Amino acid sequence: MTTQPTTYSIGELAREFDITTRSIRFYEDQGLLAPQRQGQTRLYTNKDRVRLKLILRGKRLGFSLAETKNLFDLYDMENSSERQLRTVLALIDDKKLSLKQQLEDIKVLLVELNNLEERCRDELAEIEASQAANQSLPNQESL
Amino acid sequence: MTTQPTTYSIGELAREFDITTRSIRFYEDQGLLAPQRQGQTRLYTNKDRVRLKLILRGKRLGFSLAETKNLFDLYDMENSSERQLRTVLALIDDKKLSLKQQLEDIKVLLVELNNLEERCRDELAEIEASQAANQSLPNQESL
DNA sequence: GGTTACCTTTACGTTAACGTAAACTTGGTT
DNA sequence: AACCAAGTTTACGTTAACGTAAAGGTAACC
Repeated sequence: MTTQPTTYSIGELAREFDITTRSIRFYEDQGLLAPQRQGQTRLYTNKDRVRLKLILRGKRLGFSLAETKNLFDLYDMENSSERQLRTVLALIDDKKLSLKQQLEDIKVLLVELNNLEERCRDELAEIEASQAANQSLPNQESL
Repeated sequence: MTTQPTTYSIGELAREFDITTRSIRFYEDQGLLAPQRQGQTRLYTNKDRVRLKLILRGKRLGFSLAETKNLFDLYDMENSSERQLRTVLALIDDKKLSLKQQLEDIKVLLVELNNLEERCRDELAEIEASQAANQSLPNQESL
């Protein structure tokens, strides 16, 4: 059982996720990451790596960094008063609603893309059919 | 059967979709809309309205305006050579892949949010339980 | 000891998607 | 005639999310 490395350099993470080191430092700047330091150099743990993965997932879903940070903060919250808990629950409900909307949007778009694809395939088939016809009826004013 | 209006003003659409007229004009500027004119004034048909709706759906999904325009161009394409059709099919496949990724992302996030919600509810229940306990055991060094 | 490969901070530049303000026209209303 | 609401163009401002360049530190390798 090969143990996975416990720490990563910024370059390793950048390569793994195909982003620039600049981006990773920027995420830190915005409070989304907080790696330890080895002197000056940043050292990323597995936890940091997971966070980065989550940031990128957020981006794929059209989240702003601020939104993702919000979700992180929700998740990290331990010290929670009743009032805080209630706001968190409300926020969660909001997110869930908009995510369900996104689910619907995506399903609809997928259907539409499938239709479009079919139309394209039909057109292609027509073109190829007419080409085949041209081959069986050769030299008919072709240049 | 009340017929829906055949044309809309820019203000009507802005109100309906809760965006600014500035945005609508900007979308036109970027080639996503092309309303007719009544003199200077823009006149939007039902088709235009649908387009606007699609633009907003795209935004919800994290699409850039350029991407949405791309999809529009795909859809509008009539005069299609074989080569064009093949590129379109490739693009469609790309989109479908990333949409399926988004679907997965969203499902996972929804599960995580549900977990978080449950944790919150549990904490809330604890708090309320302890409050109830405090009420049945009154004045115990409360200010 | 010089080069190479990464790492660092600082800071100015860039693109997308509008916001905002100015200055003007047009159609209806009092 | 005066006025208001809604439309128009033109143009500069703004924010997010990085890109890019400058100037420098450190560790390994030839």
